[in-house]
Amino acid sequence: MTIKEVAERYHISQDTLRYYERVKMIPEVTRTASGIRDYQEEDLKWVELAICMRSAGLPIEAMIEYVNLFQQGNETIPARLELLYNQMEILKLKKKQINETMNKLSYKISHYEVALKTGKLTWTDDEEE
Amino acid sequence: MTIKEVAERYHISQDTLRYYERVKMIPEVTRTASGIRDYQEEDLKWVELAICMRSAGLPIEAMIEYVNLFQQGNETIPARLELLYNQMEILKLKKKQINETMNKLSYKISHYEVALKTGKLTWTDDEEE
DNA sequence: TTACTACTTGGAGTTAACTCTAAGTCAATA
DNA sequence: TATTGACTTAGAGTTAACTCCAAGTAGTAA
Repeated sequence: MTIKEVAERYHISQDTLRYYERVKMIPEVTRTASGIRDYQEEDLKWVELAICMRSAGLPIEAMIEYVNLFQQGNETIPARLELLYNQMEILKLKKKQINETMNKLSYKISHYEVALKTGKLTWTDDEEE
Repeated sequence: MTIKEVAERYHISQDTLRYYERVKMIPEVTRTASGIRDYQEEDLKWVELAICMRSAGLPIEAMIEYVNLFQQGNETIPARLELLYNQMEILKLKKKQINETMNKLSYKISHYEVALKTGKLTWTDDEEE
């Protein structure tokens, strides 16, 4: 699979794909005899994981570390687990913060909706805007 | 309340507080006669909202637009509602992506945990790493 | 064989969100 | 009165994550 096809498939730019490889966020991609990238199933798995991590807002640095550990073999499994636990914690926190913000925005939305119907703003004393 | 106290209270730098004001992410903060910031309850509400939005990963630009609409008065309530709905949608999507990533990481974690116990990796054919 | 297109690399440029620096003001203490 | 420390501003610098560019090569169509 060419870089163009991969880029289209995952809605990501070719530049970004090359960038991910360059910074070692994914292992080196399989090449043709003349040095052109020819993504195999395994390469695609790494691309998917990278995109998945990034879409959740996890830093590239974490993914680089994970790939690095992976390439050192099975003795690094405990370290990889540790890394995965850490990222899970970060995601839990992110979710919590998103929920809090959603609650805050919902509150504002409901007040504005009432305001639109009644023509009056109805904030309580401790939450004027 | 001085900028120092506000910074300590919200675990945010004084520089960031000044920056938020400079880019108009919050309205101009109340000042003393000699021009020093003296945060009032209402100023703090805006700071809280700004921090809340940012902690959920929403762009500063959205907050700037919201403050801008607010300062134009009640006729902008429909526009503010629209903006809030948009940000809610963005947050829903973020949550979805986080959930997907958490599922993917959980899957890896469980496999690694089994591997640690049994000494063998147990990926199925379609998910080698 | 010439032209065209898609690929390659190294390196420079961009954007968002801070973060820091320098030079200056002001209130309070030694 | 001198100095200390917290504040002020404008503007420069930093970081993460891309994104673009220039110069070169490889494979295919006319």
